[in-house]
Amino acid sequence: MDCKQIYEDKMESRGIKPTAVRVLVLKTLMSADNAMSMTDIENVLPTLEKSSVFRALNLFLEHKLVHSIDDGTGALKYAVCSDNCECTLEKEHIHFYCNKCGKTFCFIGLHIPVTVLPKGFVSSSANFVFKGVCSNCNK
Amino acid sequence: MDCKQIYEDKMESRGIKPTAVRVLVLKTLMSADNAMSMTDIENVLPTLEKSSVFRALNLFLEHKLVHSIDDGTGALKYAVCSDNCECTLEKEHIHFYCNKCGKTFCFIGLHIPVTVLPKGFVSSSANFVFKGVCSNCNK
DNA sequence: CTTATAGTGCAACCAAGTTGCAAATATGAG
DNA sequence: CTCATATTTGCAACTTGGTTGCACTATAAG
Repeated sequence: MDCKQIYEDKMESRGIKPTAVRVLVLKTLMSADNAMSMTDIENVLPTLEKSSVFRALNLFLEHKLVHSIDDGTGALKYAVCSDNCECTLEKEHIHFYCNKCGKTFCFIGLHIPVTVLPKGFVSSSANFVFKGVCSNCNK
Repeated sequence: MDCKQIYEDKMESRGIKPTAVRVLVLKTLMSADNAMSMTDIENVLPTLEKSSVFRALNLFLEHKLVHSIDDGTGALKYAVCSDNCECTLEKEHIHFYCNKCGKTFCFIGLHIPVTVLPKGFVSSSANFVFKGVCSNCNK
């Protein structure tokens, strides 16, 4: 069964009104095993308008339901945050972009390492992505 | 004095023929204390064509005379590599993007930390950027 | 039911990056 | 030096990702 309740709950726990478009976008993101770009989502959901997906994703970002990863492909990718994640620097994780299949993965266990920055520099967020070949393409 | 010899030498040591355009682009990059985007360079050198700058930068990249940083602003930034750098993962460094002034800095002393990746994942390069406020904007 | 509010689709737009092509410049053999 | 060849450059056109204004639709409250 295709219980959309869980998507609605997830949104409501973040203070987002679950509309039809948003349920579809969230469902798509949650059913993927890797981060997706706006175009990826549009391809899975061709009935939706680019701008609607865009607005849904930005709303999700603001409410920290998803986080975005800049993997260097030119298109931002999006992945669902873990429950209760507040996207603080300590909670952020490292990502991995596969040069072969083009997929981007969240390494939720690998946090941004604590780093001593030069005097005067204060960081509040990070975008750390390794590039190489993923486990699937290495077979 | 404005000795272009050093730029030519730098290019030749990387096997690049030093043309007028290339000398200008390299000089601009080397005289900045932060990484520059294509648009930044065009603004400093308004006589040059966008595509010429583009091609010079790509040539520099291929020959590892410069490296590029994706700081999440939507425009790639470029910075000159240290001499003899071969841009291997071990030699790459962390970058810092200032949310206030928009500048991106190389932390050449801060290397990509050695990281144990999930089984099967093999990385060959990385793009690590911290975001926050730089020492200059923190005054 | 009526009205205010929020959400959506569409079209137009912008910025960054990229390409094809022709003019200009540099190179090199004779 | 001269001509043929190869390289570089400038220009214009185009692609893609992202973004916005606006009118239409759906929803929610009174």
